[in-house]
Amino acid sequence: MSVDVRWSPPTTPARPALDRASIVTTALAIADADGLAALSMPRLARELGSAPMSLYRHVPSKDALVDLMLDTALGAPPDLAGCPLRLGCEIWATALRDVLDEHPWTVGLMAGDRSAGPAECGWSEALLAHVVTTGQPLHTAVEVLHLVHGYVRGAAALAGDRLPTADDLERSGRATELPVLARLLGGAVVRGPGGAEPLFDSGLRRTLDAVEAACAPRS
Amino acid sequence: MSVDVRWSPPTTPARPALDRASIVTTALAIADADGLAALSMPRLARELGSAPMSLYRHVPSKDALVDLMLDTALGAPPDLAGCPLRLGCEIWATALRDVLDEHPWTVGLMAGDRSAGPAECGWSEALLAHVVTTGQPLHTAVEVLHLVHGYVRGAAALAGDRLPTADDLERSGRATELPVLARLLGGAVVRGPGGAEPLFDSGLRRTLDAVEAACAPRS
DNA sequence: AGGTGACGCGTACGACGTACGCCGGACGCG
DNA sequence: CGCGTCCGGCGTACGTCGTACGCGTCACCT
Repeated sequence: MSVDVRWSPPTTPARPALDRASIVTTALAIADADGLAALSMPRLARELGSAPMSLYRHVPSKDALVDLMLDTALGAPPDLAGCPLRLGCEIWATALRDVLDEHPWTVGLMAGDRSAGPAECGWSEALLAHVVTTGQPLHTAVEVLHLVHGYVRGAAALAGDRLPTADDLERSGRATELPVLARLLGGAVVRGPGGAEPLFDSGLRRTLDAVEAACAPRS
Repeated sequence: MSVDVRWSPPTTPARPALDRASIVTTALAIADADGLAALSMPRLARELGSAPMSLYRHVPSKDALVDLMLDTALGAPPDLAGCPLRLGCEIWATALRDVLDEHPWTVGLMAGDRSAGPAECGWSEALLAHVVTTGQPLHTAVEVLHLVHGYVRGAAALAGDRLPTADDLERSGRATELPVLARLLGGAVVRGPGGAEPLFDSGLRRTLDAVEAACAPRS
C-alpha cells in the first residue's frame, strides 16, 4: 500500500540486529562507564540503535537483564587444579577482586537480596572443590569459603567508599570528635613500614593465614 | 473568599504534623519491612498521612532521605573504652553485624559509591581509636579496621545471598558440574564438629586471630 | 493590624518500565 | 511459484515515580 516500492530502499537491514548477547554486552558497557543507575531501557536501546520495546523480544524484563549482566560480568572462576591450598585460595581471591573492581556495580548488586545465579555458584564451587581436594572435610571448606569470600567482598565494598576529606571534617566542626580519623585523613597516605603493600594484599595475607589455621589439624 | 467560614471546621489540624525525624523513621520502617525498592515518596507520604510533596519541605530529595536513613540506621558505635584489644574488636564487629542484619538494605547501600556520612565515620573512628589506644601505630589500626570491617561487611553480604536449592540444581542439569555445592545443598545443614557455632562467629574468631597477629611485635 | 515566614498541598512535567498489538519480511510447504 | 505461518522490530499507551513551581493558610512578631 506504499506509494511506490521501487524508490524505497529495503526498510529492514537484515534479520539479525539484536540478540541477547549484544544487549547484555552493551548494558555492561553502560554500567561500567556510568554506573548501574544510568542504565535504562531507553538509553540501552539508543546505544543499540533500536527502539526500547525491541529489547523485550530478547529479555523478559529489566531485572532479568541485570541478572544476566551480573552473570556474564562474573564469568568463569580461575582453574585451581593442582594448586596447593593457600596458593589456590589466593588466586581465587585476587581473581574475584579483579572482577569486582573492573565492574564496581557488581558489589552493590550482590549485596542485595537477589538469588545466586550460575556464575556465582560456579565461583563458590571452585573454591569449595579446591579445599575439599586438598583433603579437608566439607564443613571446613565452607568455613574457608566464608572467610575468603567474605573478606574479598567486604574489602571491595570498602574500597568503593568515598571518605570525606580532611577539609570536610574541619568545616563541619566534627574534627574534634573524630581525632584519629582526622589525623588519618590529614596525614598523607598511610603506609605500613614495608612501604607500599596495598591494604587489600596485607588483609588477604592475614586472611590466608586464618585459612591455614582453620585447615591445620585441630589443636 | 470561602462561602461561609463559620460552618467549616478548622482546616488544618495544627502546626506540627511532619518533621524530618518522623519522616526518616517511617521510611526506615518501610525499608525494613518491604525492602529499599519498596520505598517511594508517594508511599511514604501515604504512610504518614500527608501529600507526597509535603515531604520535600523537610528533605531536599529522595537520595538525601536515603542518606539520612543510612545514617540513623547505623547509629552510634559501641563504647570500647577500657576494653582489651581483641575484646573491643569483637564487640565492635558483633555490634555492626547486629545493625546490618536488622536493616538488611544497609548492606547493599553501603556497597554503592555513596560518600560516607557522620555515622559511618563515627564507627570507623571508634575502632581506629580503640586500636591506637592499645598502643598500636596508626597504620596498624588501619589494617585492623580493614580486616574487621571488611569481614563483617562481606559476611553480612554473604548472609543475604539466597542460594538455589538442591532441586534447582537438579532440574537445571548443572548438578554434575557443581558436585561439591550439590553435596553441600543436598546434605542437611552443615555443622562444624563443635556443633552449632554459627559461621559468622567462627569466621570472626579467625579474623580476630589475624588482628592479634597484626598487632603482635614484628617477627 | 499588618507583614512575614513556614508549611501543607495541588498541579504538572518528563522519564521510566512495560503490556499490547500491528506490520513487514523470511521461510517452509504444497 | 504462491501462500500461510511465524518471528522480530516497533509505535502506542498506561501507570508510577521523582520533583519544580506556586498557591493558600496559618502562627507569630512587630
